[in-house]
Amino acid sequence: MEKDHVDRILAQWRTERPDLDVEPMGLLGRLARLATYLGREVEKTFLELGLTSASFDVLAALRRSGAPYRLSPGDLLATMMITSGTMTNRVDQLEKAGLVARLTNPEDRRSVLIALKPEGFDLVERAVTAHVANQHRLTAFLDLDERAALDAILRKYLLAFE
Amino acid sequence: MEKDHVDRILAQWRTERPDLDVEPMGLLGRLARLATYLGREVEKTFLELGLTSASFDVLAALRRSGAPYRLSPGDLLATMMITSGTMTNRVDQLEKAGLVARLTNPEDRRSVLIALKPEGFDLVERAVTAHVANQHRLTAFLDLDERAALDAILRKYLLAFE
DNA sequence: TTGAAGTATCTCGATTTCAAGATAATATCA
DNA sequence: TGATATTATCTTGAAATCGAGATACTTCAA
Repeated sequence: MEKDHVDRILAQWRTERPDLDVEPMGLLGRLARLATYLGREVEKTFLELGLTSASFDVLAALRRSGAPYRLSPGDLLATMMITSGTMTNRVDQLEKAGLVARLTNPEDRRSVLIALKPEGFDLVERAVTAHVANQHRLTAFLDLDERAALDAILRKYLLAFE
Repeated sequence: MEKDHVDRILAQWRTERPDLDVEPMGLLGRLARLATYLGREVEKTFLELGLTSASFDVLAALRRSGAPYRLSPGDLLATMMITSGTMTNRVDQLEKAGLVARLTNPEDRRSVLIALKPEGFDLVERAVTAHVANQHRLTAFLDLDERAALDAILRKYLLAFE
């Protein structure tokens, strides 16, 4: 088995701290590093369209919610692992860019509806097409059976947290 | 198979954009979410010791490098996925906290040696012990064979990027 | 009806990170 | 030797995020 960056870290710990069983550090370290690499690759695709992963996430949540492409900040928050202050900032940016609009919610005036504007719709249509193509490229490093096995294990693991 | 958060996203896309094959989004979405959850759990352990993952990473790299526990910023950078400006900031914080010291490198005056002080050594000893125990807890959500399979696939996947 | 509790969003200040470029020292080689 | 390229670190300004708390509206119950 070819040694990777994480193997070298584990070997150092085993020399310096032989009292510790550092096995789990291998799995968790690889997961973290891989997520970072993949995240950067994903980001590149959005950058070409003038978006970021953060802004895409918001536009995508609106788009896939279906017509009339309107959700409250709270609805949007529920699908993302960010705070309400971060969502306010993201919507501010998208509003400034003319991609979404804040509408008053007639049914609850504490609330607000974030509406995808036609410009935002068109952009996210192109972005998601490019993004999915990029995701195909990024998962092609694994064979079909490896992807299936990985996905099944990740699903189980994720269930421990959600 | 129990439905998770990512399944709901995929179902929405399949309705709204049936032209797209969104399979890879499941795997990549789960990986990203899981990495975020795990990262937050890891962070908690460090917080109890007055550290962050960021500061621990630097102290840990120095500790596991072995005596005399000195590395240049460049050496440290090589093991972490951050920029040089970020490293300068991290070392500044650790220096201010009295955990490391910047020494001039007699062999190359462009360079600097970051030295682990006794206070930093003691702290990182306690931190890595707690961190590894926490990592055992966090990997125990999977069975032994699942951990082995996951680690093997992650290793292969990571090799595509390093 | 009214006061208290709950909910939805936004504000504020601090922190972390990055990209680009500045600074200073060393290496290369004509 | 001297000019140029390379290397190592730091500086700067901008951006994203967070936690805590403020604000405004709604719900509930007496």
